[in-house]
Amino acid sequence: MKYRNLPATSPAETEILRLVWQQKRATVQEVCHQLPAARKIAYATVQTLLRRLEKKGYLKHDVEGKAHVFYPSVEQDHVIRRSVGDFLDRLFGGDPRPLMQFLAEDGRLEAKDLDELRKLIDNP
Amino acid sequence: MKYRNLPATSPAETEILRLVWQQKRATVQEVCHQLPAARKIAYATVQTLLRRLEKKGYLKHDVEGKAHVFYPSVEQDHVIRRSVGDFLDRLFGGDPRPLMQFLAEDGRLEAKDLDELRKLIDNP
DNA sequence: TGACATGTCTTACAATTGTACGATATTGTA
DNA sequence: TACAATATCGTACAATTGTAAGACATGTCA
Repeated sequence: MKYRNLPATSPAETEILRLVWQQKRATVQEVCHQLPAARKIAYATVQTLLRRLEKKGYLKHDVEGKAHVFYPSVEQDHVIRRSVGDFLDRLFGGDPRPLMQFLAEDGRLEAKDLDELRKLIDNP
Repeated sequence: MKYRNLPATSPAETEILRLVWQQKRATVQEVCHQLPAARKIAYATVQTLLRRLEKKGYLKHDVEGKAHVFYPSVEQDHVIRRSVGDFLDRLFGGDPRPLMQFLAEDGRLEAKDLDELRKLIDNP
């Protein structure tokens, strides 16, 4: 896939897009339910975000009954690659090492995660 | 340090802030010079970004001759922690593992970087 | 078949962001 | 001391973002 000219997703959009990935396909309702309780945000707002994501080319939707069911039209991996790349550029001038280091030292990762990671690294 | 109420930095601001860190202290000029050649952006724009960063509380400045010399007023680590946390929340629902995995598999990291990382993981 | 519940669409709007011009101030130097 | 070079400041402005209310449509069930 080429995915030319995809405008970047805003933070709020990214947050919503992730929830659609998570559920493969989702209505506005379903996305709303998936939001963490702490995240107070109106139904209409989620709707707007989904619409904008579709306009930007990240989602499509089918009509089912009266609801719209949204689903990704761009590979998740592509979006991640781009987002991470962008983030890395801004915060670390593109160098992934400080980010790795930060994650490794931060304590956010459990011991077993580090084991997993070790395997990942050791593999070809 | 507490750093209460620090408004988040925008992407462009983050990019500039990083360059100030890199140089410890820097004038508008110096930041401009530090920008990658590909990044065309007017002196005045950099100035605005620095001004906004100061207003938000991330920078302070001394006056030296006629120039303002900007320097960080918030620990780099704090900013990184916050930015990474934010990014992780949006793109991965807060789970650092997929990001780690992405970085490890992505090929952006060289073999020797992975060695470093291994040491990092193995250490207490 | 009519009302209710549930959806979507249109529209809005303030805040933030990215970008930069032009006016004005400062300073070292001829 | 007047000029050229260099700075900053105030201001601007369009685009994007985050947020949502209200109008209108539609499927469902009594």
